[in-house]
Amino acid sequence: MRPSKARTAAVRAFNRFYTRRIGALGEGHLGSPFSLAGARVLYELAHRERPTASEIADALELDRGYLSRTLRAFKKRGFIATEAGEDRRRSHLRLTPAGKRAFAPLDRGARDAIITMFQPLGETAQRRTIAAMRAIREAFGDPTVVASNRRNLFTLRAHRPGDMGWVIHRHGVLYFQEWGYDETMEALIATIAAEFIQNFNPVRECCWIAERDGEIIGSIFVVEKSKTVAKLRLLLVEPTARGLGLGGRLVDEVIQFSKKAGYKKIVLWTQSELTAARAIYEKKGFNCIAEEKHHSFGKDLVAETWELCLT
Amino acid sequence: MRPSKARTAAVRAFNRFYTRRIGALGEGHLGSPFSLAGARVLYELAHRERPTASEIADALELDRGYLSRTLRAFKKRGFIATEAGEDRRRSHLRLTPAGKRAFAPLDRGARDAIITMFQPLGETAQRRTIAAMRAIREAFGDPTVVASNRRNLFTLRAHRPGDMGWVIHRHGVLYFQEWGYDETMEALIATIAAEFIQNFNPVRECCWIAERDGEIIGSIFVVEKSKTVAKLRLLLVEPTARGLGLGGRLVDEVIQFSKKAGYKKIVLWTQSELTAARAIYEKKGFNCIAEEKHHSFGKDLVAETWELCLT
DNA sequence: CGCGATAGTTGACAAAATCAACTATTGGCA
DNA sequence: TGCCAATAGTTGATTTTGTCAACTATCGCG
Repeated sequence: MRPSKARTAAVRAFNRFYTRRIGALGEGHLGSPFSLAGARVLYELAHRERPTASEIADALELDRGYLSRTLRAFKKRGFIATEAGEDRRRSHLRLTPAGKRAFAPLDRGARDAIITMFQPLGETAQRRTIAAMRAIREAFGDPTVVASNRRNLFTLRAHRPGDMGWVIHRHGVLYFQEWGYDETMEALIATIAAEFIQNFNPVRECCWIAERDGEIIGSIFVVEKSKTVAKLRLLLVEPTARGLGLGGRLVDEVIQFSKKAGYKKIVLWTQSELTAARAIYEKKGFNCIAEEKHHSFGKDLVAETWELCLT
Repeated sequence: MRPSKARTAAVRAFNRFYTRRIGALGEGHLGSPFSLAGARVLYELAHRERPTASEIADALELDRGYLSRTLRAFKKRGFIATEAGEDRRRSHLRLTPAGKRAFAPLDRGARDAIITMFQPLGETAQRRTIAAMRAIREAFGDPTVVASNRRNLFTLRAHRPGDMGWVIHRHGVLYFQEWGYDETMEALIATIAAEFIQNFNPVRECCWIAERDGEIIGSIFVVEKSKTVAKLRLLLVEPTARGLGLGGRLVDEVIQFSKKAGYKKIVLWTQSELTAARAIYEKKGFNCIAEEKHHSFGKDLVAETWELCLT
C-alpha cells in the first residue's frame, strides 16, 4: 500500500532524527582509536563464528578492498588471527585475546551510550520505546526479528516479585481495551493472584511468565483445585506476541506439569466471547462441559467451564 | 532508570538494523551527483527560511570549514545565492531556482525510497510503524520538550482499569528492590487493591494516580475504616519522581478528601524502616500511636500505626 | 577605543571510501 | 583432463570526506 504524504513525511522526519541520534552515540567508538567502520567490523568479528572476510563485507555492506585493508591493520596489531579453511581462497577470522581486549571498551562504550540515552526514561517510556523499536524492525522484516518470531524465541520462567502486579495490570488494561470489561475484572484477577502467592505450593502449583527481549509477553498459572483436579488460570498473551504459538505453548506447559504432579484432570473457567483462548483450549483437547449466563465486569457474559482428562 | 541488559541489547540491535536501513535508502542521494553530506545540506537549505551557514552547521553537526567548502561549491554551480544581513559577518543563504531544480530529484528520490520501503506494508503495519517512530522520537524528545515536561511536574487523576495492577506491580518490584520484601508483600497489596475495587464507595473512598508524561509515577488510596475513621493506604512514589513533593501532595489530597467526607480521623499502617514515608506523615501532622514487631514478607519488621485527628 | 566573541574562510592534512586491476583458488562442464 | 567463468581476497591509485588550526572581518560591550 502506498503510504500517504503525511506518512512519508513522518518517516523522513524520523530518519533525520535517528541519523543524528546514531551519529551522536556513534556506536561507542568515540574516544576509542577505532573508526566507525573499524568498530563495526570488530563488532561483527566478536559476534560471529569464524567469519570470512566476505561474510563481514556483506553484512556491513563494506567495500571488500577497504575491508581487506582494515583487516590487515587489525592483523598487524595482533587483534585477529586467520585460519585457512577447506576452500583455500578464503580464510576464517577470529579475534585473538588481544582483539577481545581491544573490543571490550568499545563494546562497553556502546552500551554506556545507550544507557545514557535511556537513563532519563521511566519504566513505561523504556518499555514503550523497546516495543516501538521492535515494531519497526518487524515491519521492515528485519530477518533476525522475523526469525526469532518464527523460532518462537521467547523464554519461560517462574514468577518473581513484581510479576503478579504485572499480570493483573495487563489483564486489566487488555480486557478493558479489547472487550470493555470494567475494573471489577481487574479486582478478580488481583484476588486470584494474591491467593496464588499466599497458598503457593510449588509441588502442586506453578506459574510461567513468558519473556521476549526482557519484556513480559504472556503468563499462565496452574493451581490445585483438589487432590485430583488442577485448575488452569490467567492465560494471557500480549497483542504484540500473538501468532507465535505462545498461548499453545503455555497451555502445553500446564498440561505437562499437571501430569507430572499426578492430577487426573485440568479444569478452567473462561468466557464464551474469548474466542482466541477457546481455540487454544479446544486444540489442546479441552472440552466445554458447562455454560452459565452471568452479569459481571459490567457486561452480560456467558461463562464456560472446560476440562481435560489426563488419563 | 537504568535499562536492563536485555533492553540495551535490544536497542543496539535496533541501532544496527536502522543504520543499515538508513544507509540503504541513503536519503535518496544515490544516483544523484550529491554526496550524503551535500544532500543533507541541500535539504536544510530547502526547508529553512534564509538560514545562515552556522545554522546549518549546527543542525547537521558539520564542521564549519567543511560546510564552507560545500557551500562554495554550490555557489559556484549557481545553486545558492547569498544575501548580506544586518550582521555583516553572516550571510543568509537561499536556494536559487536552479538550486531548487537540482534538489527536486533528490527530494523525490528520498520520498521514493521511503515509499518503496513502506509499499509492502499493509494499513495496520504502516500505522503501527508510524506510531512506533513517533513513540521513539517522543521518548528521546528535544531537551526543550523534556524540560517543559519537567516544569509541568505531574497530574493527579482517578483510577482506571489497569491502574490496580500497576500499583501492585510497582509495589512488588520496588519493595523487593529497595527493602528485600518477598512476594507475599505483593500478594497483600493485591488483596488490598482487589478489596478497594470490590467495595468501592466513591463518596467515602478515593484513589489518586499521579502521572507525568502519561506515565504513572505515584499513587495513594483512602478507604473507609469506620463511620468516623478513614484509612490511608498504598502511598507510592516512583524513584524517578522523588523530590518533587509528590508524596506530600498525595497525602494532602487524602487529608482534604477525608475532611470533606466527614471523617474525624485518618489512620495508616506502615513499617518503621520506611523512613521517607514516615517523614511525610510526620510533616503532615500524623502521630505514631502504636508499634508492633512482626515477621512478614520474609523479614523481621516493626509495624507502626499512625493517626491524624481532623478536628 | 579596545578586547573577547562570533561568522565564516582557507590551507594543510588525515582518514575513509571507491574503483579497477590483479592473484590465487574453486567448481562446473565439455 | 583441461578450460573458463566465478569467487575470495589483495593492492595501487585516486577521490571524497572530515578535521584542525590559523586567519580575516565583524560585532557587542564595558
